[in-house]
Amino acid sequence: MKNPIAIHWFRRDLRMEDNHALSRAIQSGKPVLCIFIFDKLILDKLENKADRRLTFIHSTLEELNRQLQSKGSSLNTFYGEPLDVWKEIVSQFTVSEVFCNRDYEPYARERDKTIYEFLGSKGIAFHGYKDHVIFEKSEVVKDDGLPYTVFTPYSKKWKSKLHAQSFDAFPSIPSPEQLVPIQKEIHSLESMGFRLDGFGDYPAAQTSLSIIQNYHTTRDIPSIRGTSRLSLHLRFGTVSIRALARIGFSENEKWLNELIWRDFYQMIIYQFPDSVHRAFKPAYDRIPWRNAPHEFEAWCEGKTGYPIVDAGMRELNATGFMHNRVRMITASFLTKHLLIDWRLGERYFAKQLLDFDLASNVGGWQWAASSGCDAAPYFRVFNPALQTEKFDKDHRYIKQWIPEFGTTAYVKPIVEHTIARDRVLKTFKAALQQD
DNA sequence: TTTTGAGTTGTTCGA
DNA sequence: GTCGAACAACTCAAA
Repeated sequence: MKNPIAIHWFRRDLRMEDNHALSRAIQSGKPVLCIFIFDKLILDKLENKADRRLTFIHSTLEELNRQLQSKGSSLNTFYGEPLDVWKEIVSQFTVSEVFCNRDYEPYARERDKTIYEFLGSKGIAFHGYKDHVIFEKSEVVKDDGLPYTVFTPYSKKWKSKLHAQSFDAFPSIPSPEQLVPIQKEIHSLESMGFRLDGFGDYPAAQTSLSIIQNYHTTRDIPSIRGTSRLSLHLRFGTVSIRALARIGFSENEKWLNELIWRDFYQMIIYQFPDSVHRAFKPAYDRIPWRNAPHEFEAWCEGKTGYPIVDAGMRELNATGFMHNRVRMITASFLTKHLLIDWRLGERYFAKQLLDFDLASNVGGWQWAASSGCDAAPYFRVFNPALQTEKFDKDHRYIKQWIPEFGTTAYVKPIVEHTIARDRVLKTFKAALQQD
């Protein structure tokens, strides 16, 4: 019988440095095998065969594989349903322990429970660690032990709990003798029915200090690079949240707050998994959404006739990214001006956003629809013209994405602002007044 | 248990 | 142009 090994299962922690579970796997003293599973259940749902996120994951895995190959090992990739893959793995290897970092999304928790039970039935330990957030689950709760649903007191408690050790990096670059000596190539996209997305230009996994330092003054202007563009890397764990929190703590509290919002929504999705599908405030599920298909289509394509909205949607469609200020404007427009269910907008963003993160996306959409925790009051309806005046006065952003802006070729507004505003206020008021 | 102050990102109206 | 109030009460968190 071969020596038992430990396995590190990469999921949304695609980096070697400062990786909590990987560090623990190395500390186990057993030879470590690094694996990644292309989850068929997830891939089968992707409509685009040249998916940008899958391309990003794939290129990141190739880099991880190069790093491991330089040490005489490799990243072992698998393709299939996770439980089937794990059955295959334990038949191939003598495994004594499996290490991974926790994922708080409902699907991931269900998956991990299944794997935990399967591995347990084989006498294999399955260890989960906190890596994706600074504080998780019930680490930041009210004095009565219940979870917060309001951000500001949550953030105060979060900050009061902060210790230097929260930022400490986990030593986790393995040496060759700590790895299982197997050399393999990773699965090709083609072998799974996909192909490379041609775009290939991803924001770097680092940002400039000056962007973080000036964040509070420039973050709302979509035509300039005032945000850190790290969301993609936080999504897939190609940067360490601890490293970023350390920078935020020392450089800019406003920017640190954004990381706390991320922890907050990760906590909310863990504590209230139903909020993925249902309004956090139940009364808001009584709203009679209009859901006009041709209006939804116009919004998706950036053809509403409201330049700031259309510019945002076109940026999203072209690049897989949208500036945060414009995410709020487009979300407000869909839910309030067009009275289209926030879930439809949430699903469209989920499909298009390179940095898509379920917890933050649902949180943001419910905030815009006024149905979420700590959401904007329902009578707060963004006025696209005023938002443009405030944040894109010279139309630099709009012109960047709408070449026909200002010409007769540009579409007429899909709905008149004052009429839409009155309509949504009446509709929400009536729905929320019911008993 | 009761009370009190507060609550990401806004808009409109009228003085 | 500028400013404060209204928008709608309600729920949350903490004392």
